[in-house]
Amino acid sequence: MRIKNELKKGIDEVLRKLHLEIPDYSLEFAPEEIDGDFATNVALIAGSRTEKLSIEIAEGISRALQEVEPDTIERIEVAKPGFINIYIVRKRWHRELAMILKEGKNYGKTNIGKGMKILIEFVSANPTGPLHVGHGRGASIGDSLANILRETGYQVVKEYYVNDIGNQIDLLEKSINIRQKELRGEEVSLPEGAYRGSYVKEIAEELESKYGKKKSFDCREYAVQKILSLVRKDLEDFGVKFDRWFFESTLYRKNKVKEIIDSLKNKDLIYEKDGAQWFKSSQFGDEKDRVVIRENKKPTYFTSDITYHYDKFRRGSKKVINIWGADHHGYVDRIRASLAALGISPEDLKIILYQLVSLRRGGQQVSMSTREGEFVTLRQVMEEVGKDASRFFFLMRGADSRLDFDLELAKKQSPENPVYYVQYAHARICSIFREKRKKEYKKVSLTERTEEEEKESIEIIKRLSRYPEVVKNCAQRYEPHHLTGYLQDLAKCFHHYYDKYRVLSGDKSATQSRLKLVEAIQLVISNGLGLLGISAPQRM
RNA sequence: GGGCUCAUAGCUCAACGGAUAGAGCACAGGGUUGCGGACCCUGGUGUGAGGGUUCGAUUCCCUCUGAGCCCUCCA
Repeated sequence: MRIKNELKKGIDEVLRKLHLEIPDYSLEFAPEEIDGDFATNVALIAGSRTEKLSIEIAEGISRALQEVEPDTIERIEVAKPGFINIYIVRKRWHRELAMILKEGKNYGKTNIGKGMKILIEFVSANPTGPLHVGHGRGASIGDSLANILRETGYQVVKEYYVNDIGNQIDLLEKSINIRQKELRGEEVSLPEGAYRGSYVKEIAEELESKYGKKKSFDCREYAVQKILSLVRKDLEDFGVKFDRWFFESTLYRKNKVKEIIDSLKNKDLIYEKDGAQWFKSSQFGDEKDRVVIRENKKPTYFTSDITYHYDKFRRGSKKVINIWGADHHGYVDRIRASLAALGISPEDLKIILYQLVSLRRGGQQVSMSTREGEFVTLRQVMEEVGKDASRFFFLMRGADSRLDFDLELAKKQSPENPVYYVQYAHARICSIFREKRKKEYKKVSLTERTEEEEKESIEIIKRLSRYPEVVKNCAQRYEPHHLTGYLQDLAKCFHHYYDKYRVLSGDKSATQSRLKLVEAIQLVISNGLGLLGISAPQRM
């Protein structure tokens, strides 16, 4: 990272000297087939903008760069179309390793966010039943992303939006009431769409035993609080803690919804049709106008949502991130439209849509609807495959690819699950240090560092030095899954190294440098897993 | 019918417009007088189809095919 910044500066200086202006060139770690350290396409871009050949420009830049950075650059080669491959002096990599160790837990932190306020809202499942697997995906992505954004210098608030009013709550109440009647021995039948889960019966039983036929309690309030406490517990056990639980009902209590409607009316963006009030969202890129006040005078869910999103920005967030299941995608345009109408730049709202998780149990598709009785909860998955494995699993793939979660398979694969592979690397390193403390470890003789080992060590240091950039990349692209891939790769390098070279050996200086290397690996794995909300165990 | 998303190895998935497209699983073989064998090594197949943009495309644009989802005065 530091080396890269240094090189970047060097290249910029060279470009100035050569009177070239190339703002958007790339400087990358060289691909593995090339044995250089860094590669840049700056000459290729320059070539496409002038008459000169890229190769010639590359030669020129190389010569100048070598003069500017003699202490860092070992040599430079120009390759085929015009790539410049840069080789770094070895000493510089060793210094990098020392700096990684010095930074310790802070290694990976950057300040690209500069304290910018970000509000990230996720899960936000209706309080009408327990969380299911799909929510687990949203929870994993949201929570890790929040960690990553904090690590890169943003000021992040994690929020859960609770839809504690509306038709689905009415339906919940009805479902409970029906179960209560059933408990009193009445003949009942569940209407279409009623909640059928066993928790409905449980709540009905609790209400019956506590209050009986007394009408003094508020069934809705009780049920929502009850279910919410279960949701909270599930999330807590999943390692997810929200900074704020925002209740939809408060928008009405504080009259905020009315304010928004009035504000839109003042802008002449509301009209009446078929007895309802419509918002002219099509003026702001939505495919058609939307109802905000129904014929029965009640606001729609959308109306609450406009108010809620406006409120998020009004509270000072410069950027708002929503994590939604992909089935809500039709909703994106209208929310953006409403923000635009209220004078907020729609680009400041980032909506991450994750494709739904389809569940299988032994080849059989399992229904995911909360309204059907039978569905697999997040808790069940956690109990079957563990918190760490589930989170890693959810974070391994990009949000926009579908996720097939076969419970049988997840269970069966659990020992080979990649998370164990990464955690095992960490535990192994811890074990080395435990062994070292014993002082009586078996000293093995044939173990001086060879040229080959030196080369492989530097390859590992290069990977370690990429870590802050990986985190940064995840933050800028809002994609935590790059980190899981990075950690798997790093763990692989470690296991390979461990297998080949004995760390604790008879050779003191060899032992010293190997210990430094594995300590740095341990540090990066631990920091990285931390951002994913996954534990880095000392023992397994 | 319209819209959103996706299509990469036998399977599940990676790859800021970059060089010879990578991992894991599965399959087959092999490996430790040693700090944890939950490990390591060796095997091979490829971007759904067709155009375009350019030094260069899995990535961007268009057409087609196929899959999932959404098209409520539900949330």
